[in-house]
Parts: sequence; C-alpha cells; structure tokens
Amino acid sequence: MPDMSDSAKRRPGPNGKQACAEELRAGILTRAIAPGSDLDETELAKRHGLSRTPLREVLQLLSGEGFITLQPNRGARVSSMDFAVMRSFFQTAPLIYATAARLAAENRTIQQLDELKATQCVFRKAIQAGDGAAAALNNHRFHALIGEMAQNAYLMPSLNRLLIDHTRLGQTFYHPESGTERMLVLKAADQHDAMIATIEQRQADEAAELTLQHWDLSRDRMARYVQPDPLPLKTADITRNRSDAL
Amino acid sequence: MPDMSDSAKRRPGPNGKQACAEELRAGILTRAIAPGSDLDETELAKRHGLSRTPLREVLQLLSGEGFITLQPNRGARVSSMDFAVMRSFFQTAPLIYATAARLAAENRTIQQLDELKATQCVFRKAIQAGDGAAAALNNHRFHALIGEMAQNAYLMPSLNRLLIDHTRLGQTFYHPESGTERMLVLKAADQHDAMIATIEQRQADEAAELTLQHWDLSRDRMARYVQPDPLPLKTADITRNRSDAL
DNA sequence: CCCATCATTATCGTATACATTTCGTACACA
DNA sequence: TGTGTACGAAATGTATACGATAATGATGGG
Repeated sequence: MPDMSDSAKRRPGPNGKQACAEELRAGILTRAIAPGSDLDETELAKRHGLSRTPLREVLQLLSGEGFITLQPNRGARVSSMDFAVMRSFFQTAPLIYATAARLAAENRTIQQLDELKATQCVFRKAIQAGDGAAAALNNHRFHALIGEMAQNAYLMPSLNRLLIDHTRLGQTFYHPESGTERMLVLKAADQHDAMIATIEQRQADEAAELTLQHWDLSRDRMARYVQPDPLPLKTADITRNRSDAL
Repeated sequence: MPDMSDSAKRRPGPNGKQACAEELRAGILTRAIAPGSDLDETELAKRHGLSRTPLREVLQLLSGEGFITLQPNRGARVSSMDFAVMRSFFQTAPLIYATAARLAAENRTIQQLDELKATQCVFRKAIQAGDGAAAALNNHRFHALIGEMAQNAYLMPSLNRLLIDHTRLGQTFYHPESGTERMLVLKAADQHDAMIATIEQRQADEAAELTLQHWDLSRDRMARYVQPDPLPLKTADITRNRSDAL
C-alpha cells in the first residue's frame, strides 16, 4: 500500500510482540475492533512488522486473557457477549469487585497507590478533554490496578475478564452528547477519589461499600440504555407527531 | 534413544496437541511433574511427536490456564505456590467454591448432572482401588464440572485456578497409609453425593452450605500436615524410641 | 429458476532452518 | 583462592516454506 496509515508504519521494535498485544488490547477495549470481528493473522503480522509465528503467540496470549477466542482452523475473533453471558456478568461483577476492593485496602503498597492516583489523574484529564477512548482505557486501568493491589492470584483472572467486558459495555452505552451522561461520568470520577481515600487508609469495609455504589452507578447507566425511559405517551402528542415518535 | 518408555512411543495422532496438553495437565495435577519444574521444549516436542511450533502453542495454552508460567527467553516452568499465594488461596477458595455451587444448583442441565454422577462413580472406584492419582484427577474433574454447571464465564477462570492448586495441595498432603486419611477421603466422597443431591433438586443454599463443609474438611486435612498433631512428649518414650520418633 | 456438487483460492497449521539470548565453564588476573 | 571476563554450547525466539483445511464461486442437473 502506498499510503501507510498511522497505525501501519510502526517498526517492529525490540519487543514488538508486547507492543502488538497492547495495541490489540486497547483496540478491543475501546471497541475500535468490534466484538465478533475476525482477525486475519497475515494482515496483523504485516501491520506490526512481525512474522506469523510470533503473532500467533500474541493471539494465544490474548485468548488466555479473554480478549479473543480461537477456533481451530477458523482463526481468531474478538469475544462477544450473548444474553446468557450478559446475565452472568451482572450477576458476578458486584461480588468480585467488592472482594477485590476489600483485599486491595488490606494489601496495597505505597507504590501501587501512587500509580492508582496517577491513573485517576489521567482519567480526569481524558474526561475533560472529551476523549472517550482514553477515558475508558484509564478507567479500565484504574480498576485493574485495584485488582493488582488485592495481591490475589486467584481473583485476578475473573476480575480481568469482568473488566474487559465492563469496559466494552461502557463504551457501547456511552453517549457523550448527553449532559446527564457527562454528569454521571464526573460522579464516577468522584467515586474513584473516594475509593482511593479508603484504600489509602486501609478501610476495607468502606472500600467495598464504595465499590458497590460505583457498580450501581455504572449498572444503572447501562440499564438506562438497554431499557430506556419510556417516551411520553400523551395521546395528543403521539397522534400529532407520530412520524417523529417513530 | 533405543528403549522408548511407555509415554514416549505415542504417535502424533490427528490432534496431538490436545492429547499433549491433556497429558501435561494430568501430570501437573498429580505432581508427576513437580511444581517449579523446568519444561524443555525440544524434549517435550520429541516425546509427543510434535514440532516445536505447535508444542509452544500448547505451552501458551497451559500458561493461559494457569498450569505453567512462561518467562521470556527462559522457558516454561510449572507454577508453584509461595506462602503469599498460599494465603490468598485459603482466603479465596470458600467464596468462589460456594458461589459456583450455588449457581450450579440453579443452572445445571440433566446432561451435566449425569456427567457429574459418572465422575463421582469413577472417583469412588479410584478410592477403593487405592489409586491416588486417579482419585485426585476425578475429584478435580468433579469440581470442574460443578464449575461448568454454574454457566458463568466470569467465575470459571478463578475457579479453575483454585482447583489446579487445590488438587496439587491435596496430593502433597495425602498419606494413604494413614487410616484416618482414608476415612476422611470416604467422608469427602459422601459429601460429593450429598452435593449431587442438592444440585439435582436445585437447592442452591444447601449446595453452597455443603460445599463450605466440604471445603472445611479439605482445609483441616491440609492444615493437619502443615501443622501436624504434636508428637507424644512422654520423656520415657522419647528416650526409649528416639530413632523411631524421628 | 433454484439447489447441489465440485474446483479454486485463501487462510490456518506444521515443520524446519536460522538468529538471538542465556547459562555454564574455563581461564586469566588480582 | 576468589573474582571477573570471555568463550562456547544449548535453549529460546523468529522467519519462511510447505501441507491441510475450510470458505467461495462456478457449473451442471433437477
């Protein structure tokens, strides 16, 4: 191709595999690569300056992390949620999130806390800049860091899978043009600050409680778009503006 | 090598990768491959009649499942538990196990229930035959099936990681020569039957409660060998049978 | 006009050769 | 004798070529 796009002209680099994996993760989390998309090994290999062998290893890594699924002889595709999985998502998230927050408050280190604060700072800047993708990625990182603080190798895999789909769902239902939406996001950022405070002071119960409130906010925001507020049903309006209503 | 051992002369087969992965899983779960062991790609590839490329893919799969860890340029090694991880294991297991059992009672299908009963049957036979490895593998399978019944993609990764280490810990602390041990294992099998009954009748609370009792039994058995019962301290006995006591 | 079967093609899976990194060992020097 | 360095062997990481499999389109029959 004569005109290489921005993402194409990156040179392999010393650790191209890691960079490739990170770029795919970001693309999937921001839905730049849509759920259900097929990933072509050859094309991805060319775009990242890798051979197919290491690229396939990247794909297997992402498969293990839950970002994609590999079907024998049928390539890789981005994981997507059906309704049954969605149900288990809403069922499981509060339990895992609250547990992780509790453990994070108990086990966090100073270095981890600093990293969390830094991520929160970048998160706020992304919100102010109106950069939805950056906001989503930094929100993801914020919660992943809380998972790391929990220092629990058995909880992390489930938490990370929840976070992947939570981030993608959030992108799906995020409408920045809505003033209400922007306010809710700011409220979420405030909750982040409160969570940081409780984790810093090792208040496990409070951290878990705040996390549940944070979850409720996010869940309500998603539910609003799955099941939106009913349209006004005054008969006069409907008969007058039927075409607009539909 | 002129004399190929039993495990070496297996032909690649149509799906040699899957067979290789399953064999490695079983070896790790039964501690036939010790925790911390280094895995040599070249040797494993030869032994399973695979090339290095697909064998590396098997290793990455097992890495994603938590059986082994891959270090760049330093090969694969079987995951091992340090004390910090052990702590999080005992901290997390009851929560995940009980949750999985509850969901299994709610969501199980008839086919899954039949498979669970069949596994339990094989488990009992392995106990009677004194085959510790087979018992461990079928006990593992029993609990993994309960995880599948839960139909929860977000809980499974954590559950499976817990089960890997639980199975390996059980093998560590299992002493079949002890009569007490044999009795406890039979009690565990009885608990399995009770769990099957509650899951069959969709009694979620009861299934969770039985699972916690099952966990307590296992935990006590492990704790007994981490901190064994004190030896008899009568001075006369010690002086007489010191060599036996040590 | 529609459906089934077969050939073609693109893509995935595997094998092998080569490059790079690491680890052990021997040797020189303090 | 202890330590540091350099070299060599072995293992890992990567690239490419080849074989196998599934998707696609064309063609013939119903």
